[in-house]
Amino acid sequence: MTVRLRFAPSPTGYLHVGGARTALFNWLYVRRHGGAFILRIEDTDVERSSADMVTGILDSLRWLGLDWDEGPGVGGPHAPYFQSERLSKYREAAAHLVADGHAYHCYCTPDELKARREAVESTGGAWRYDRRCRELSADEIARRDAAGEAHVVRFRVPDGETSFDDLVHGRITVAHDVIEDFVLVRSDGHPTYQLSVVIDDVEMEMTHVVRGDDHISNTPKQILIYRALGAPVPAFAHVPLILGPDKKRLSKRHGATSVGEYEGQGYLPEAMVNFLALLGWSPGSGDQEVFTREELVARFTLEGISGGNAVFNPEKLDWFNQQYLARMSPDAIVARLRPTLEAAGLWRSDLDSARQAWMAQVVELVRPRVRKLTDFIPLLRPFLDDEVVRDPAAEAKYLNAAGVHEHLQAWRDRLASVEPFDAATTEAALRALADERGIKAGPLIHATRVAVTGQAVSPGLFDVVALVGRDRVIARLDAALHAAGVSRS
RNA sequence: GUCCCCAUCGUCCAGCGGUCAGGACGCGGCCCUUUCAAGGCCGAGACUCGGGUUCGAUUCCCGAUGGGGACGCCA
Repeated sequence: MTVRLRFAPSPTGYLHVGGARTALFNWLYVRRHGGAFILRIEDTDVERSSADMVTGILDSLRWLGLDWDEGPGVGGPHAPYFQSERLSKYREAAAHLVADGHAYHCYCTPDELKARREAVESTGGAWRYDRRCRELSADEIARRDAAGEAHVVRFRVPDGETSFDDLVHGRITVAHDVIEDFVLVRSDGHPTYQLSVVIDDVEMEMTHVVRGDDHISNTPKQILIYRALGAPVPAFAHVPLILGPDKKRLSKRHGATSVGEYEGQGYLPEAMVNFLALLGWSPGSGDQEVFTREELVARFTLEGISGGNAVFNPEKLDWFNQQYLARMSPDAIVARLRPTLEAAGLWRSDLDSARQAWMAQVVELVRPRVRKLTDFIPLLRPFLDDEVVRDPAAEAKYLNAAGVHEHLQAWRDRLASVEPFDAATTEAALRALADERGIKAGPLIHATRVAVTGQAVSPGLFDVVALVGRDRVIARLDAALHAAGVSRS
């Protein structure tokens, strides 16, 4: 039997890292076993759902490379894949459950329920629906329906207990007396999550349900529905939640939580996938941490998911991103960088054509100093912009240090004739000049760095000088000397 | 409050009765060095507690404690 798993987000917000990891685990399992990955949009809550959020979630999933075999955009044998377009199925199923005695109409209003709940809780008791409408006579039901009284449909929870073998937690048993007669259909006719999720998972022939830990307590309720329907129960795997540094459920106040934000900050999707895969999951033995997508697919097992919640560690994400950047070809990095450079106004049309080789060298040079794509911007600026803006503090400390101007002027003149103008030769020239003048090379190097890059820190100076090129280096030295009030010799 | 889940370095994991308790991120030091990174080497750092079971428990069982989740006409 081929496995069928699904990711079923509710479009009430962007795809957050927790959802992304759940989707990833589903996807990895499907790709590992050659099954089908279904994407279903759970938008039965009309109030909170929006089409924009659907688009955003789909974009994030695509960015991560988690492609689906059935669902929005690709269709499939069980279309539609939006719950809002499947309402009649739920209504029909609910009617059957009522007819079979597995569910019943409840006429209690929200206000009445609230009052009764508060009364019970004020005495310290635990409230569960008091089943007031559970045994209404057929006559009374007919009368109240005829009178047009609003009602919900509640599931008739039987006595006993329900157990299931969770693929990450093992056997979980829940006594039915802690489960209330939950609502299947709201008074406006819309199904609740409990109903729609089961109906769709049955109809879409899901073999496994891999979802967040927060659904563990829903599972017995849903199994009860499967049984009432006479439908086969899928295997369940509940993956632990992702927490913030304070061990609280990851949320906005912990910083970036949506996949889109990470994309915008310059993270690579492959790094995000690798990081998320290893957050709460382990391939078992071995010290390997960096895995290609194919390796993850080949090694993924649900049993490898740990039972406890995991704290999100942004530093490690950074490290993964750096690892991927280090393994990529400079040309590939330039391609990924293009939108970022364009946004910063630093893209030049010849960077991937006439100056491709040069650009590759520049990227190679700054790469070890970068963790995210956006980190490239300040480092690349001295190479891509003709003018540099000097950092005042760096200027004061190195460029205007005592006695530096005179040496810098001589160095500028020496550079004009150095041949070839490469890192090794310019370095030899600077050191020779320093020797001749009886000074240390350091101050001259630092002053040159500030003049050429505007910054106190940069990659190896002579590599920078060689790649910025003779004309621009000399122009920047002149500009720096001029700004310092040194007249041209 | 009730029910459920979880428990190894600060964090993420390995361990599945006998290990010097291993790796990674982060942190500290050294090397390299013109700065900053990167890289190499070294280091600090954990089995929550109490009972059992056993020749022997980090590992199995029970309890406590701690953390998390769920208790909606949200999903």
